[in-house]
Amino acid sequence: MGTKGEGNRQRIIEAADSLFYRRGYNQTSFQDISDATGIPRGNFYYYFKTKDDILNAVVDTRIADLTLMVNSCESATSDARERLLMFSNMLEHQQDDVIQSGCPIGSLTTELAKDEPALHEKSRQPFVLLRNWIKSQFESLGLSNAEDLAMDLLAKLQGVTVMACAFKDVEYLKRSHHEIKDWINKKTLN
Amino acid sequence: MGTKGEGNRQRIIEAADSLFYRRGYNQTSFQDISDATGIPRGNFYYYFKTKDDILNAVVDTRIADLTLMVNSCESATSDARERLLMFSNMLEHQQDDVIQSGCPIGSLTTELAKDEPALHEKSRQPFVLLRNWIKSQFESLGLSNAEDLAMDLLAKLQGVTVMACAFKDVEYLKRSHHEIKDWINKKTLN
DNA sequence: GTCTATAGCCGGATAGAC
DNA sequence: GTCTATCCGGCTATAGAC
Repeated sequence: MGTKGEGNRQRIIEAADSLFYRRGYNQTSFQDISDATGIPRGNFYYYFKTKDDILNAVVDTRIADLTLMVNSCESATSDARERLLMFSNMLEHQQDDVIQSGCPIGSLTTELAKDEPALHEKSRQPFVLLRNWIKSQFESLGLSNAEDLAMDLLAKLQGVTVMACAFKDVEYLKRSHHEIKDWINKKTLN
Repeated sequence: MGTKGEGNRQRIIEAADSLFYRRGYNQTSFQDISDATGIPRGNFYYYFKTKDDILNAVVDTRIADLTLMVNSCESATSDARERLLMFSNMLEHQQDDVIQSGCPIGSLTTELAKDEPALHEKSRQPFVLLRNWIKSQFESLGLSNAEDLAMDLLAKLQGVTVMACAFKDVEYLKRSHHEIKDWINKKTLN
């Protein structure tokens, strides 16, 4: 229950979050996290039972961050169309990281699809959150096929991310993000 | 130059191809390939200098297979629209593998984007082949933005693959493939 | 060409001093 | 709570017998 321990726990999660994104889950070792934080390897087991537990904590904080992100869209405007455009704009700010490492959610889910089912299911949770939020935005605009549209939007974002990262093409990424916003407008206007 | 050795070399490549797809490159060990082929681990170094060399050979055979695939589309019809639809149909036949392990090209490229640049560049080559072939199909139909359309088609395919694998949803995958064929028709008719 | 044995390193996880 | 030392196993790669 000490405050000191919780601070270290948070630092481990933040370093693991970044490394899982930039290097992948399986390619990140305890030594890597130790180097990034200055916390000795053996100490990790005071905060987490296994490496899988670190992944669970990382995904939980990603979900918390995404919740803050969509809540800030909710606070900004009552127009669901503007919320979706605002959400897309937020993603555009991560374009340099996307070119280098892909989508944090998509690449982790793709990696862990080849691993144990429990890890894969955990990695899918951020997608579930986003699908439900986007769905509720389309619903509030009176669109009947809101869930299909939510999957379409996520698929568009994932598709351009995979190709932009594969070809290391930031201009393609920018152009495609504009087309996605055009698509949002087309689906939600009138 | 013996014929026996070349047979073993081919068996190693085929087993590695399947394992790199189902488990990932970094998660596939020489022991895994040995178990799958019955060829002892130490023997691999007679055929390949390093594990990276096996990856290079695997990607080369994937490129050869894709070349056969697009050539069979070229042979079947002189209508580029029909060729693109035929290509999409061929991808649909791999839907069960896609749900389990994603796209062989996309998931490998996403994984190796977080690895050494040389491996990532090699893994991108199948995408280059497909982009150029799709581009030439759109060009032969007189479309001026053929390269953009080729990237759009590949992005659509990658996007639905990532989401279908993430959610393990084969019905979504089928529906989305039909929508992609509708899009091809929309872009290429009249 | 084929196979065994093993080097040398690094991984996750543990024990126990402080 | 913090840190060191270490176990045990798996990894790529090599050496060398046959």
